[in-house]
Amino acid sequence: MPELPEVETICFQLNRVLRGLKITGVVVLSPKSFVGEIREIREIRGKRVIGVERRGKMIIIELEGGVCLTIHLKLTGQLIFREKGKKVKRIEKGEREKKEKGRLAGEELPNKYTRVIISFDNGGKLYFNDLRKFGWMKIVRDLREMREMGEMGVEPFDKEFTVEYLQKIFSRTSRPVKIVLMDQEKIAGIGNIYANEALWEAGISPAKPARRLGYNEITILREAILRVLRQGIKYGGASAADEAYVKPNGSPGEYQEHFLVYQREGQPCLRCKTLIKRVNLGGRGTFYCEKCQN
DNA sequence: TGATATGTTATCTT
DNA sequence: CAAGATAACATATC
Repeated sequence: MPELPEVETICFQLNRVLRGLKITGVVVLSPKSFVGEIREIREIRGKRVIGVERRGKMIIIELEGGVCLTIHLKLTGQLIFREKGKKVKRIEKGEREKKEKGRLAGEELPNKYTRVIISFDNGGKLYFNDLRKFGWMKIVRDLREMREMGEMGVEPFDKEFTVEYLQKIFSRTSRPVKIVLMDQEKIAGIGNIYANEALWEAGISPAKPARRLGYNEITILREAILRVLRQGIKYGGASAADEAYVKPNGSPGEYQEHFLVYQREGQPCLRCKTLIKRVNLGGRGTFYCEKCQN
């Protein structure tokens, strides 16, 4: 489930390997994963990569002439870049396979979840893998025309992400604060992991109606959000249990080793030792400490 | 085998 | 009508 820190990590790595390369070919193995007509591929073939950027959880590969290849990984999407002729490490049965279970580090590509392959003029290939096919890739001539872009909320690292902004969006609803944090039309990029983490950090109950949060609580929550997102980026994102996320070089992130509450059900709270609870909020697994989150 | 998990969008309800 | 709730999507895992 790539969220802001995971997507940021992916963009950072893709920028290093793709910038300046020319697209030589695109192969769509799963039409569902490529939105639009296959013939639109000619709009990007032969174009060089200017850069790769992120908006919310969306990845934007900007090409010459202002054309963009936009990608949303949704739940199980991966973007893996392989240089030409790079030897593939075979996974031996046993330990290694167990350790990398569900991940693709060292695996041969394409595999059965590869949906689109993009080739570049240096012989490298970018593989878009997506087990559940919820993710998509599409060619966009003008980002402003993209509905998904227009509906996207404030970026947590932008200057508009102020206590006053949060106060404004919280005051209008009594939905649980966690649901509001994950609402992409309000704040872009926060998903289940970082919403859980930030609320624990801030000592606020995920179920608390948003409009009940006071100014001080909102200030603390805002700082907690920024802190956990920065931590996520610092550790290259979270490759939690049962998650597909890996970096473009195929290696997993490390933030899962620093989880404060996420997936810590039944384990002692890191602050007060009370056992962490798990409930279902808005259809999403929600982890919290009932003693120190109110 | 059937429930569960998961982000976003479509669709139904209030 | 709009906000909110819920179903749908795909498929591996338990």
